[in-house]
Amino acid sequence: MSSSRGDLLTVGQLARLAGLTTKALRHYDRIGLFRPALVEEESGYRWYTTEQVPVARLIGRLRSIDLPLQTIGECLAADENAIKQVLVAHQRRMESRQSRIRGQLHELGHLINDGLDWKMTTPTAASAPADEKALAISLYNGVWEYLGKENRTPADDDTMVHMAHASRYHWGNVGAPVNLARGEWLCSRVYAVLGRAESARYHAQRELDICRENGIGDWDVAVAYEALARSAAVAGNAELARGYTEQALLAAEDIVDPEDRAVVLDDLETIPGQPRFW
Amino acid sequence: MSSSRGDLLTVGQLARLAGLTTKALRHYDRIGLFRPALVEEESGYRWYTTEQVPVARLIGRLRSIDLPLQTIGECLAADENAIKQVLVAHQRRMESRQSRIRGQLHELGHLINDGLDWKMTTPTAASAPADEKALAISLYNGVWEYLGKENRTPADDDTMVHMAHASRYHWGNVGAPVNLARGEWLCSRVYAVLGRAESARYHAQRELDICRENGIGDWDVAVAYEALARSAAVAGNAELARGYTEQALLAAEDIVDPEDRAVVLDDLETIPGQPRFW
DNA sequence: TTGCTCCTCACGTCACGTGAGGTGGC
DNA sequence: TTGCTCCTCACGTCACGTGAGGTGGC
Repeated sequence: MSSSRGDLLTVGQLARLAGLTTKALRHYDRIGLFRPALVEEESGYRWYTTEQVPVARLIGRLRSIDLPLQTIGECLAADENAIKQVLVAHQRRMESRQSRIRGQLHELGHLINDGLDWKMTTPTAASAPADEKALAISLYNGVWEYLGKENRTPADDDTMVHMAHASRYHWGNVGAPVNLARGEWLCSRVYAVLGRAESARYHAQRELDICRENGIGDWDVAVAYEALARSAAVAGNAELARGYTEQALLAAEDIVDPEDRAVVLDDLETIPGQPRFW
Repeated sequence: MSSSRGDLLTVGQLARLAGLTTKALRHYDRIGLFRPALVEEESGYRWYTTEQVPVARLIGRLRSIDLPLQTIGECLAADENAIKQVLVAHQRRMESRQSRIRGQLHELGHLINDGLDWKMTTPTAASAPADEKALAISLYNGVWEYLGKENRTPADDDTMVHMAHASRYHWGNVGAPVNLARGEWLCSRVYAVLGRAESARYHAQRELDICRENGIGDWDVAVAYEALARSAAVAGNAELARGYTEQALLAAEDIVDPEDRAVVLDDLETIPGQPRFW
């Protein structure tokens, strides 16, 4: 009698149709994200309509890209445009996550190759550096930690910008030209991530200039073009971005160390918009 | 009187020196991962020796690559070789994670471009496909989900292999040559991830052959070389891998759609060992 | 009777972070 | 007295998964 209800579906049936688990569906009910059309008073059985199937599927699809349930709830009640904004914001989160994992895999590569020497000097951003060079390095790494952070507040963004400049500043006191170039590169990257195209372009160009003036080649020139391409992409100039990317690829061919080369090629793929959306 | 203890350090002091938080250090104490050298009976104050600083730093460094505390505990008590194994295993986990995020970002790109059409037919792996073509697609996507899974059991690995072949089989019934080629490619990728170089090579070659026989070019030829490169890398033949990678890069230049091209270049960078470790 | 689905708690996961509420020495 | 550090609970996080214990119809 309660086992069949016309064209209503039980949790299990909906779960199968939508590619979800019954546990998940009950959870969505509990938190009020997605409720059955009808709940049987006596038994507590949940009954869903067939029109609810696509909604359940949509939820599953959004979960498969790791969109939080909270956010999914907002999407279900929003219009096209608001949803797009949510998705773009989520994309940024996922890009941070990717950037973080990328860095971790590099670290892992080093650890596996070199073994973990018990007396590493690698300072974490929080620790007090012994001298100015260590400070510059520590700040440099600190910026990368911010870049890999998922929910940066505006204050975080500010800190990150200033930290990048601080690193470049201290390299200015104790570093070789190549360090200055990389400091500029870091600044450019930070501005690109924050969508400040003009500053990104400026520091990318500075990096390239420093390389030229000091006969620096190889890796640094390649990433200078990468930074230029990125800034162009951020500015919305796809054509220019494409051109710089080509130059970056060309320059990358001169990189001797295959590991370094891989880093650059890898990085080129993270330029937003350009390959994926235009 | 209890505020200073010769060269012993308080939690706060150690935290600063090691780049950790006091909360974390207390947590490590609680779970028995890393205990203070001395705990004051009356006040409960924790006191650490200076020799404990590098250990705390090591823990911080391993946490920064997301190694679980459980595993870190095992590392602290293990020798060089065992640690290396642990790190390599972790590397695999991180690569799965990376692969998963990569896929999610692609999905996101689609969702943002196309909007989320309310009546999507995209079936999740678990849902029942309507016809054999849908089945082949569903299996294909299912394999990618397995590839993005972090803790695959041996049974998972088996399922993944068979699923890849099943996808290829069903494409054999309902697909065009290009689908067969991609089915072969998927099989090759699965074998490569599982370290079965010879099978990976076999299916990569099959893919290339199918492309040649049917005048298929563009994307599929590029990824065929990518698969060959990957299988060579898995086999430990760095030189061969390098050669195939070059061919893949060359072939990638012919790919018209920049998005597709980006996918291939992106994928080339995930070939293990080759760029990062040799 | 066995199997299958459905139900509701309650607890676990992972690595801490966040207070609340209180102490002790400068 | 104010500030700073230290302490111990207890609870929250995120999206469910995992039982335990029980029901109801074929």
